[in-house]
Amino acid sequence: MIPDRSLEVLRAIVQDYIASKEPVGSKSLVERHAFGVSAATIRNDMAFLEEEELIHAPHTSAGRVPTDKGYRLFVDRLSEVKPLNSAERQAIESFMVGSADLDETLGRTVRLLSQLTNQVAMVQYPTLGKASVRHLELIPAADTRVLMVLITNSGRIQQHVVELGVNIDESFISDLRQKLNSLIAGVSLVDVKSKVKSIATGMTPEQSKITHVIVKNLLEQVDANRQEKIILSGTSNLAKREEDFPGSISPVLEAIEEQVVLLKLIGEMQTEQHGVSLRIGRENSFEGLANASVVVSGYENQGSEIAKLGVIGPTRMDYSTNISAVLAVARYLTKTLGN
Amino acid sequence: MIPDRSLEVLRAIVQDYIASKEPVGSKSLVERHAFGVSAATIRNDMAFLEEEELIHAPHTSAGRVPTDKGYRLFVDRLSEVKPLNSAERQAIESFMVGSADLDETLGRTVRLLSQLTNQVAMVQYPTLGKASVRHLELIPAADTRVLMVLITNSGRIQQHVVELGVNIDESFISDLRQKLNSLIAGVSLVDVKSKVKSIATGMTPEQSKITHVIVKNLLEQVDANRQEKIILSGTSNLAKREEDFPGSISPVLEAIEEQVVLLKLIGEMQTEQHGVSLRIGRENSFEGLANASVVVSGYENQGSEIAKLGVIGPTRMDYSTNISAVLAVARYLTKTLGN
DNA sequence: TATTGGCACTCAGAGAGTCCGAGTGCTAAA
DNA sequence: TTTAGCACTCGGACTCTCTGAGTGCCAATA
Repeated sequence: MIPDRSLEVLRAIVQDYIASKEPVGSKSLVERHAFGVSAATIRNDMAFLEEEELIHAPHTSAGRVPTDKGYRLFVDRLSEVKPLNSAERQAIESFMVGSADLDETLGRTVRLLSQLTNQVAMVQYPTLGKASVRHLELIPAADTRVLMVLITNSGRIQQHVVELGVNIDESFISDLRQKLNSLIAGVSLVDVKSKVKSIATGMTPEQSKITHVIVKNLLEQVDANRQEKIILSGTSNLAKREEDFPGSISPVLEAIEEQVVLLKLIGEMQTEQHGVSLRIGRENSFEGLANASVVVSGYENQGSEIAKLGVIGPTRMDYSTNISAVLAVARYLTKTLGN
Repeated sequence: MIPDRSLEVLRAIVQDYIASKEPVGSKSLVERHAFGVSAATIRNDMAFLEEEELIHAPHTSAGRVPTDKGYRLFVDRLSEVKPLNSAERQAIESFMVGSADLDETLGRTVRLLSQLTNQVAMVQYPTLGKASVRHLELIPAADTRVLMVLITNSGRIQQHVVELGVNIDESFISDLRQKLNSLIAGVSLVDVKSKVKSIATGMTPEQSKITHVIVKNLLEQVDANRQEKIILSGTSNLAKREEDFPGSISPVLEAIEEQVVLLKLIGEMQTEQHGVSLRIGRENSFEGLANASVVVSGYENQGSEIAKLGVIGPTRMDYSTNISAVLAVARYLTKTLGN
């Protein structure tokens, strides 16, 4: 267990470091915070925190800097979400009024978020990734063809003619239809692939071949649903904080330039406490983001989360402010979409 | 008039500087190029070039660096367009095969261009300005609705359901379709509005009302075409060339992040010689691009330019290579769109 | 007249040396 | 457990020097 005062010291270190961008030492710490104890005592606490790998000294005679783990502890247990000030609230309000279509709304949102946080902001377009299969229909259409109709719970209907190459055995198609439906009805589109994986076991080679053709087409239909997309704003904020990225900002730019990377990143992040999801430094699975933190929250329509938005910045960011900004913007977007 | 040898010296300076990123001095110049004269003579020439503000010495005892004006003279009179090597040609070919729709094609194009040049690449979406109407279709869809399909010569297809509010008179719709087509087929989108202005003259009030609804929707569709848009790729290449931007890359990032800025920039650039348009350093009207150069070329469909593409990089870029890459990609894109 | 070798001069940048002070860990006393 | 005291460390700032690439100018040369 970590003693209370040590936690306070950690909090103070994180706060001072974020504010000053300088490693913070025991002396300046007692000067700026009323701990009621001497610098030597703080030093003991700091030694302890260092042992716990919550802080780290860049070199022997320097102050301390929080580690990723230290930041993590800080956001999880030490920081309260800072409510937005009135200027910020007003900025949000005035930004969002009069948005017409989805494109425009999301475009405004992402700009708003980047201006509010001075970080790189991202907004994911609502996707069908969250949609699930309502029904799959297979209708024999000609001698060797079936019409496949895929209905999702978002109401989208896709149809596609599948060429089987062999004459249709109607009863088998009917069986297959039932089998497929029992497997994937209600299943999220993303999970369809894994569900139908071993459907062909126990079939004759002939049947197995037909099944594979149909499944292949089904997966193509599902994938067509997955046109995910993320828009960005405030990339130049990265360059302004260049000193916060040891080495270069180039890897970060590379990472965020790749939609695939961002989508994977966002996809991995599930909402945790406070309604946001947070990845700090090396918690990100991408090497290029080793010095970056990502704050993400979901936004909703009709009561269920349809996509996410968030910011990317240096690990040394003001987590309280950014978290509350992301939350607030997500809420406002939800509200706007409701109208 | 500038003597021939001085021009040769300028060319050598530009080439060496691009290659080495170091200010180039008289001695290294005579070593690397066979001028047949001594360093002292070259120094005289350099003094002359400096007087003409074509080169510039960062400080007293340093070599020389080309000025914007120097680069300009270089590209206008001294550089020949370097043909692509076979690897590059092949990259283009393999990149472009199998593009399906416009989005995908342009997306691939912009990536290709950034990879080819190692610069930031941009591709402008075909805009209304240059596009014209190829065909307009009106299809009765339900009792009171028609489906409107607008096809432009840039290959873009838009469809939209129009609610008429009254039951459809199919023969009237058919007449209207013909009338509209004869009015606007081949007409530039910008001119559509004026063309259809008085279409309703001589109609019954009922017909006139329907016509107005349809025309209103048509104009909306036309306007939707006007969403000028530019896509970017390779932003991280900027960070890799950071040392080429005195100060910070931040202003450049800011500039290219703004669609408005880019659109204005591209709009100002009219194709000059070699089929490309070039802005070097402060020739750009945006302060943030003072250390950047822009290479732009138009691409065509049906024989007329429909939009532009290009790259942005440091003024110290390899102009020959970039110009030829931009030209080649523009040509390939034109070709691809032709199919 | 254009070119050249010679020469004195300049100056940014690299390297070496010094110093300072913020910060540390340890110890012994309170 | 806390504190004062103390010796120690070492990055960064600062100064100084040196080097060499590069310059401009001039007088001699082709």
